Amino acid sequence: MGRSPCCEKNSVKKGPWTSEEDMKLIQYIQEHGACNWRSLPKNAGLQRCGKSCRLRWTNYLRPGIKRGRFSFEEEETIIQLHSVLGNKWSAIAARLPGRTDNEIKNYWNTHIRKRLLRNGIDPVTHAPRLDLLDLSSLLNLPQINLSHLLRLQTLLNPEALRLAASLQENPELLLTKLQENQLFNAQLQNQTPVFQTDQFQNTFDPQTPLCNPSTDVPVTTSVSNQSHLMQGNMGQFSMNTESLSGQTFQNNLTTTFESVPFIENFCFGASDQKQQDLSENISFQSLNSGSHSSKNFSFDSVLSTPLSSPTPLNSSSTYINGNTEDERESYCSSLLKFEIPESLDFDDFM
DNA sequence: AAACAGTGCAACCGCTCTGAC
DNA sequence: TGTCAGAGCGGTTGCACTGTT
Repeated sequence: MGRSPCCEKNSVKKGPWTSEEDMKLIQYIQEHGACNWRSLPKNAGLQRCGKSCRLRWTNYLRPGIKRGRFSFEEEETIIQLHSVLGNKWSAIAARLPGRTDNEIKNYWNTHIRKRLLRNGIDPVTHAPRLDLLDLSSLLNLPQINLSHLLRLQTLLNPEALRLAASLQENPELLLTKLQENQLFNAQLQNQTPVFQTDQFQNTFDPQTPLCNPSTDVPVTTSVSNQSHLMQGNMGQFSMNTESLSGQTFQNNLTTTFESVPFIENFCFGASDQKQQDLSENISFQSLNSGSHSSKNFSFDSVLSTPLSSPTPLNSSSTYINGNTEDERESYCSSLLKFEIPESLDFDDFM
């Protein structure tokens, strides 16, 4: 014996609620309270399903419901709580006064989820995902658009941006330089294999996307390796922060990709010790990094989630409190913002 | 200006879980 | 222990709005 339906399907009205229906529901609940949803529609004179009445009340008519855009604080809270609670929308909503689980769920699916994906962060695990990072859009730019770069620079290593620009303008020259750099590095490290010209062309063809988001299959070997590095248990890794003149393109991309975990940490807050560690390691991204330096640190500490070390909500509230979509999109990584000189010359480093 | 595609959001559906009886 | 109502969730739909062609 199954459960009796909550209402007569053929006698209930569906679709958007009218103001008249809203008034009837509000008036009834104010007089009798929000109880016995099954009998409420009939008693209130509504041709609605009890469940529909309950949802309408809890999601839109209930006093204290906050409408309008989500603030940055709310958005950050949602991301933090989601990293801990998962899709427990009601639990998340309980910590966001005036917001409903349905509203948060919709906002997550339509805004936050897409934004995390664009920033190369898995919305399920909140871990950086190289295969989600849309680097192909950068390398496929028909021409270098500075405003585009200024937006992307919050996420990417400026040195890689300059490389991408040069790759667009003069792939042949870049190839030559990279081969020179490869030889230079091989001499320095006495262990780096020299790659073949055709191999490199295949790998960094500006018309070839670095990763295929639809299949999660990285196109290039080097990116694939980094993808494995970025996902899961990464353990120790070495970061080579040589200046551009003595650095292979692959190393530069490595530096770029490995900067992504910092975003996660800044997004979700970091302990004082982690912040210190980060501040030590973030200097490698300086545009003027001219010295040869190498740092080792653990990805585990960088990627640890609030699960094991709860951090106060809104702990990283130093983002710019703007209102535009672009500002929202970049706020996570705004702490990684680097200045691009107005007189930036992409040919400088060549 | 019109057609079309993309996007955001309110609302719904079907199902599961939980607690009261 | 079984039934029922409420609550919660993931997924989906339909419509209005906006941007693009």
